[in-house]
Amino acid sequence: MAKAATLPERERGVCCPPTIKVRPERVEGTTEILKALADPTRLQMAIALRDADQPVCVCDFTATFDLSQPTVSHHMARLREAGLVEVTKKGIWSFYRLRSDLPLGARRILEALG
Amino acid sequence: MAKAATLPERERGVCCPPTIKVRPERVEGTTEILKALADPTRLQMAIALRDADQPVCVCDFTATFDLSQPTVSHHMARLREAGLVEVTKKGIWSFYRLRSDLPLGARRILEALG
DNA sequence: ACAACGCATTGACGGTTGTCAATGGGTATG
DNA sequence: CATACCCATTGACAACCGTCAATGCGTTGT
Repeated sequence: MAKAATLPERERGVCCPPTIKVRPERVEGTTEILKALADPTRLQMAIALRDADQPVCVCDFTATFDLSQPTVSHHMARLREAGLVEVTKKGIWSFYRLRSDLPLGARRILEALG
Repeated sequence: MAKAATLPERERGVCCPPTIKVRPERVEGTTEILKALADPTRLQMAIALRDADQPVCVCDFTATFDLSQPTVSHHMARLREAGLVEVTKKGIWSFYRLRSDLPLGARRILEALG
């Protein structure tokens, strides 16, 4: 991550396209994860799930954030569609936790947060 | 990041709001960074800048991505407004690089990508 | 002076997003 | 059965986002 202090010498009309080393499919996947986390509510939900030692039920999030229940449910659905969390129903409650088979890339991003 | 396999026992009408340990201001800042990175083009731009050993000029990105020049300029502006990159003008060219005084949180997220 | 280049800004457009009210379905309790 | 609770889905709406065409401005070369 070191940067040269000097600026490159350039010639008019000649550009130097940087090499994109990330595979396109990976770009798309990473973007989806970032979009799922790029919301204050979902970010806090994801961090809470990451740090929780037990699955968290939806009513807890509804009690935590000043949002309507459908909105909380909507955010959980987005985290689920992004492949970040999984849900287990027990009685009336829905318990969420981070997916156990979380890809390494997703795990690294989650651990970089907070 | 370990999860208990068993689900908590719950009682109707009683919720257990998880403790949010992240400071609200930090949530907002992190969200802004994630929103800035949650686009395929900007993600690749940021990774390219992170891995570049020299500042990259805008025309290089314009040549790399199949997007109009205003769109590329717009994306660079968003990365700049998020505090991720800084620009130095030299002659006709604008060279971008990661901000030298990047906060630790932003740096950790960037290094978790790709 | 004039033309060419690099880049930012503006305006406009369709698509996406965050939010809520209303509704419905499933599960436990009286 | 009836009620209360938990949760997901739908529909609607304003706000935001990604993109391009057009324009403007500063710099360089002829």
